[in-house]
Amino acid sequence: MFTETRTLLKNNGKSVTGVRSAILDILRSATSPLSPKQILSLITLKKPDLATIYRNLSLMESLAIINSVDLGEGFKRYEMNRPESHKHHIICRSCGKIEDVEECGLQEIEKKIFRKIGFKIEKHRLEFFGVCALCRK
Amino acid sequence: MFTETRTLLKNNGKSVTGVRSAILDILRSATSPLSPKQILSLITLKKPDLATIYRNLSLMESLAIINSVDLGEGFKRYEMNRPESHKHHIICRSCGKIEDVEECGLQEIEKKIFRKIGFKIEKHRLEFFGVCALCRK
DNA sequence: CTCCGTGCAAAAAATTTGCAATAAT
DNA sequence: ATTATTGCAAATTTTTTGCACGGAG
Repeated sequence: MFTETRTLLKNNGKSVTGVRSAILDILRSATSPLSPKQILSLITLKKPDLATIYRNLSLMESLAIINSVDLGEGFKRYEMNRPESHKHHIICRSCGKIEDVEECGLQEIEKKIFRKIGFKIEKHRLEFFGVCALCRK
Repeated sequence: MFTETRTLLKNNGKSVTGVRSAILDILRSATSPLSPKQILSLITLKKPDLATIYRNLSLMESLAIINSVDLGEGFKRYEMNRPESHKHHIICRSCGKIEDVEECGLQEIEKKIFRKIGFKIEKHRLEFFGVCALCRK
């Protein structure tokens, strides 16, 4: 289990350290994207330095193991990159709740962009902002 | 001309000051979203304080006169809010060039989200990342 | 005269970096 | 042994805040 991320690290000459495992364990079990600080606070035994968290988040994002998410809060959040379940987020501006959106018909547009201007899209970011059902009442 | 933004400010008890006009003039003529620093550097006569720029950008974003754009650079950019020409951006990870995408078929998805979970979408953010035609060669 | 907007300085928050000590292969 | 990783401290960068002055209505 989880050999995928292990090999992803190894293949790039990176080792599977305690800090990296801890971060990945936390992100794997998270139900919404987490900030570096949140991740740190969830590491209970042998707390690493925040700088180490940042370094590893950058590294693992560049290896496409994780993704960064920007919800316009002034900091970044991170989540596992799961190509098999591509998704986006909806944020309630009233209560801050974050929900997932499983679909996005953006592949069509990306193809169109490529045909039109030759821009090869590698990834996209999409977030929805609004008011959730509960807060609307 | 431009009475729209004037009235938008006035209607909310805000005045059309020199700094606000300067920011809006710059954003209106910009071809891509600008950072607070860039905006400041483009104001030539009587440079305001950066803090004033920040305060006014926040204000005008909250009044939906302008929009913030996050291209994952560690800071925000701003552009005019033009509901009549809804658009998004493509950023080349090689040369940093920013191009516009005029369309996004997201209204369908937004309706679907509303029907499904009652989340009323007010706006969305969408950015594409990839490599432009020139850099691909 | 009162309130809003601004400049200035300082603070706060997020992120990055240098370097020496440590751990991994 | 050699190279990668971490902790720690400090620096950098972005953004926010407090307060007093100045100007518009």
